[in-house]
Amino acid sequence: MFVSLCTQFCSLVSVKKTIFLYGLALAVLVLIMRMIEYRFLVRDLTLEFYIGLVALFFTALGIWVGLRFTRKKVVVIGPEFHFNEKEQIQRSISKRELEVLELMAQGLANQEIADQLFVSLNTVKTHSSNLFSKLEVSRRTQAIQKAKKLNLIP
Amino acid sequence: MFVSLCTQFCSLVSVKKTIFLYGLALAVLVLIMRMIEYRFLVRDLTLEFYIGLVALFFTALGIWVGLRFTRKKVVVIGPEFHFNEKEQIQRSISKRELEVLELMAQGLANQEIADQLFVSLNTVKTHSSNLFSKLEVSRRTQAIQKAKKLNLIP
DNA sequence: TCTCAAATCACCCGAAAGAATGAGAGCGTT
DNA sequence: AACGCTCTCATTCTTTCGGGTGATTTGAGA
Repeated sequence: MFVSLCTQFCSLVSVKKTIFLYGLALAVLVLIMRMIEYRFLVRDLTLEFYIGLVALFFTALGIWVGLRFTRKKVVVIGPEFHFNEKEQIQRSISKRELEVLELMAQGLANQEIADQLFVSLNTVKTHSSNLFSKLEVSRRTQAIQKAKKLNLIP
Repeated sequence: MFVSLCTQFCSLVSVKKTIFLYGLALAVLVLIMRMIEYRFLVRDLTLEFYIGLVALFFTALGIWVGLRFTRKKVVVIGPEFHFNEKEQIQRSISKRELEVLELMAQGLANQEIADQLFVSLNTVKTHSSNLFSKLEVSRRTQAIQKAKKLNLIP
């Protein structure tokens, strides 16, 4: 909350132009009002109309100014990960192979992957070997990079 | 941009109360203006004053409404990374070793690290070896985990 | 000047990774 | 039942990688 207020304050400081334009708009509007007032001589009957008009205009202006100060706060968090199932099917990569791939991407050794999946070390080696040929790579690091490129892992 | 607009629209739909209050405030203000107007009979001389007052009030209202719609957009991104220099000094970890550590955390192999730092593979090995003893670990994966824990790398 | 830490590199060895091959169990489809 | 696919495991062999030790050069500081 405090940080938010500080940010708004900083924005306020750096937008002298906006304040100037705001005052200018106010003056111009008043001028226009006066001109209209003298031209049609309907001052008494439509005072509420004038006031409503001014209110509407300056509400819109206020909303615009308010949005302007906070627009920069809309922050985009990194791109979301969408699994590329098409690529998985095209390369006929099985579920188990994907599991091995994910653990491999976490920097785990084959033995650790084997322990985590409750299978033999040789099984992990077989999976990774098949994975390498399906991804057309030869080493695990290349496999990880290519898998990330193909949106198979985050 | 499109998403932003949609969000604002959704917010608009869900704030009927705000719109109602807005209209109410407008009516009340007009009423007050009229009362003041009839009480002091100074309509002609201070029209600009009235208009300015209305403008100011509704600008403030507009800013408030604008802020209200965007306040929810302030998103907090994950915890920021603050490098733990104290830990680095205590363990007497050199700059070069830190560089190796960062690249190691990116999953790069020793040869790739060597290529990136324009040094020999053996040099990288020496650095990483010293790093391991300073971090009291024996393998690179452990080193990465511990370094993250000690805020030496993001 | 001497000292020490940092950075660099070479050599050696064991562990891990990867390739190639074979094979058996389970499961769904034809 | 026969077939195909996945998952599983084993064995052998080669290559790569990781880690340790020792050594040299350089620059900053006591």
